[in-house]
Amino acid sequence: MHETGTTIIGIMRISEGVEWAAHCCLLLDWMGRGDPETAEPVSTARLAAGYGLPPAYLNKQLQPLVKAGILTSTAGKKGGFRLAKRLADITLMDVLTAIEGPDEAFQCAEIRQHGVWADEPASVFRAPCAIDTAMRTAELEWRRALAAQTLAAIQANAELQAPGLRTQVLDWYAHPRT
Amino acid sequence: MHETGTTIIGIMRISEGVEWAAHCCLLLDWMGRGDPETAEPVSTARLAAGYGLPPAYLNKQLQPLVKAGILTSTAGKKGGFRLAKRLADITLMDVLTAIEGPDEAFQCAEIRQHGVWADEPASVFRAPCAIDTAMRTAELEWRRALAAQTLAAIQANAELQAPGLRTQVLDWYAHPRT
DNA sequence: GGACCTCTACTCGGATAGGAGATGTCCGAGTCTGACTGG
DNA sequence: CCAGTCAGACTCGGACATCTCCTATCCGAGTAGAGGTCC
Repeated sequence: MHETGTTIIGIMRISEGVEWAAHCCLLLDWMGRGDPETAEPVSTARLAAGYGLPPAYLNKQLQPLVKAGILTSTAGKKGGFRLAKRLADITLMDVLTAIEGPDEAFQCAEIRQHGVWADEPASVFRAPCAIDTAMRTAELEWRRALAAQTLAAIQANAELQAPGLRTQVLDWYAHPRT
Repeated sequence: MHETGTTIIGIMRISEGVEWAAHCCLLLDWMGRGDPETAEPVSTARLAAGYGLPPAYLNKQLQPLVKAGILTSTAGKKGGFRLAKRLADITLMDVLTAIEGPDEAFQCAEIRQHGVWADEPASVFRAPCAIDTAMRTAELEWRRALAAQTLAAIQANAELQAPGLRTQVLDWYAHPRT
């Protein structure tokens, strides 16, 4: 019995920046009392402190959200990030697309066009690769489900499961720091 | 107008090995005439030649499929890979799980437990993170759609779109090589 | 002629390099605040 | 007292390292078959 020392295989992973971004949006909404218009900017330092994250890297992760129109950034002494929309108008799909990019996870390399099939007439390849089609279909379901989840709904669930949390967090931020 | 030279953001990508594996399964079924029992092994060299892929790397990519029970490998002079099941019993989900691993794409790091919420009672975290829940829901839809697609169905679609292809490919493999 | 043995050619399997992308850090451009100065 | 000016400190934004993981290659263990040899 020779236990094979096979290394575990790598997994495709979503960047942790997605999780950070989503949490920050929820926190920004709390700190802005639900109204992006009257909300004051929150600096990366304060956001990062709230989750124990490296401030500079969090700043880097939030930048794509600004470009995507989810957040608004303000420079200067009292600058920081604000929500650009209401939570009800932001979906998980928006956040993921902003950070991971618009491309699909499965990229068909059209390997069928090399090797054996290289001599086939071009008309054969007008129809899309059947594997690619199936993958796209599944991925479309995934994106549809992501687009159906707004951050507002997620926040509602969170507050439902931990009712007093919002107030406590705001208190923590209000008091300078122990 | 100072065109910002921002680098494009990275995208989460599914390993190309998934595409290779799926194509090889379809090809193996063709070469085995649809019956895994009577099928003769096909070496990586022949499979790789069919798609213009690096043989050694393709071999490495197919190994997880053997461990997952999708393929069977035979060593020796007339060795190679055979299908371990019928295409109707293999789903895209099986292939993807075999290569990418069983873990989910979104890994919740529970960042809510650091920073502000560190002092919260542990009972608060019994309920799963709302963001994680939403992500899991969406990913479940994706996996469900993948599991609904059998390789047999995909092969049927491919043959429907290019009726004569199967015979031509088998001919290409039958004749030594020009 | 037939059975056995050896030898070779060929296979997969895993260990080993190389490269791209994600992770993490740092410094500069810009700007808002606040105090200072002059009227 | 008030408006204008200026210095300062703090912000984001992007350029610069580090590190993990995917990509790619190579060599060894093992096997099936062919051929030779002996009975």
